[in-house]
Amino acid sequence: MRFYDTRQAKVRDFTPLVPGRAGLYYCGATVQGMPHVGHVRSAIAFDILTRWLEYRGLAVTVVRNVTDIDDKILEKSAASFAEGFEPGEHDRGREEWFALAYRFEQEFLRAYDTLGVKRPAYEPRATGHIPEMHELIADLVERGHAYPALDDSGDVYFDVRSWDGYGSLTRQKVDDLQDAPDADPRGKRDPRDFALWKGSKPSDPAGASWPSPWGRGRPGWHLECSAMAGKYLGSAFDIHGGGLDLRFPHHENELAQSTAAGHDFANFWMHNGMVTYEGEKMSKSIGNTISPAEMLGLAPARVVRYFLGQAHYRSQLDYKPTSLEEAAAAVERIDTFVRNARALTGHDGAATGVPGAFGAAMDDDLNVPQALAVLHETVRSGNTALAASDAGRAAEALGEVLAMTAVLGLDTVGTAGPGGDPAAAAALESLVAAQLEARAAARASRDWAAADAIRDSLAAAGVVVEDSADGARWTLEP
RNA sequence: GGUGGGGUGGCCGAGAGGCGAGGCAGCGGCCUGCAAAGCCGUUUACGCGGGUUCGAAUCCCGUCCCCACCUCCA
Repeated sequence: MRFYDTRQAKVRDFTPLVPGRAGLYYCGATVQGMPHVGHVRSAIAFDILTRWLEYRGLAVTVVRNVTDIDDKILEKSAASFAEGFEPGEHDRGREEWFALAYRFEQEFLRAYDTLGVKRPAYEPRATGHIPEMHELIADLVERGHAYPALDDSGDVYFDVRSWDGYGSLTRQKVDDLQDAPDADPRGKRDPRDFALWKGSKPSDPAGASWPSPWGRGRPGWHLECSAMAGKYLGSAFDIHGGGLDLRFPHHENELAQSTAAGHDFANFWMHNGMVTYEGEKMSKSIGNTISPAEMLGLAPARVVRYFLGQAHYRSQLDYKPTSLEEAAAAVERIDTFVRNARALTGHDGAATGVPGAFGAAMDDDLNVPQALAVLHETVRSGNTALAASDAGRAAEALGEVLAMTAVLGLDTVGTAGPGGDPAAAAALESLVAAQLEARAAARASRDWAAADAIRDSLAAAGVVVEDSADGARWTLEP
């Protein structure tokens, strides 16, 4: 397998640090609001990576953080207590910061689950790892790479100029960075120094601070990932992932902290591309956003999953109003084959193995678009076998298709089915079967009007009938 | 100003020196009682200008344009 490593800016061979195992850490969300498609795209990209590593026989430990404390969470909570606050669809009045964070954390989990993102081995929360952060800060102070703020804010900063490797992830020099006009020195030695620990302010809620050797306060954003990745995956681990926009400063800072504290940290850095809306980055200020919930209102979960996973993970993924319809057509083509192959072969089939070309595409930096081409080619040849009533070849293609859809995560994602009630499903099955028998009889006596009337009445009820050489098939209209 | 990634047929989207990936849409055909599904076909697509080469979307030079990050961001 070869993956693109942001740090070395090239595709290189992936060799697990420990044979047979892989540790993957990828950045989850700051749970300060509802998930948006970007979060979900990222999760799907790393879910596909996980599934592929597992398919190749590795035992993968996935850790995805939950940032449950930060400025915005505190601000939103504070605002909810303010005079004249108006609750919205996703905003509640008088909501404590921890309640707000937890509520949105669950919304994220729901979105991930709906779209078939496998749950990580663990999802550590920042607030649960304060002692680990303190240890890391103490190491950095001791090694001369961190210092308490020169004013009495209680902040502790990472000393960017003390670490030669600073900027190595994104190949930038400290002096070339654009000056942030709003940079508030706040007792920093250099404006680029970033907070490892933030001294608590009088305005902060009492519960939002913890004691530390440097005074009461709360974690800086970047520190948690270093602390938690280290705790669960070790001083050195295989892959660190996240969105492209996290490269700088977030991941650059993580890398600096961890390596300056003496850890090897991630062997590979992988970043997924942004989601755009008709060419522009989705952003709340422009108003060109579409939420996962909205997408799920427009198409079944597997169609949304297909859309968000179909492009190469490093490419920008552009959403436009027709995107989901196109994805739906492609998914329908795959599903129709699976359905028809099951009908002809008389059994559900089981995932066998992926075709060699599919594996080669995935091994090459997860080339999903090319892998999808193999999937569709397999579907086509399977359809040809179906048309020839060649059950053997159809079963073979079915096994491959199921293996490929499992890797892409399309296997477990919900489809619109007859519903959860088995008794109702059985009743429907038998009613439709009776209608199809009557129609078959009408067709046998060449009474096309009667046959079409039955088909029309079923269609009106949402039951789509298709004739084939092996008899009529029916499905519920999605 | 710095760093990284791009410009491919009506649309999406791979490829990276030599048989036009794949999907979607359209058109034509086959199959079908009709339909649906499916199958087959659909004849210079590679931002622009030069160059290297027997041969370039792929390499080189120049040029134009787009996006992301440098501030919280998946």
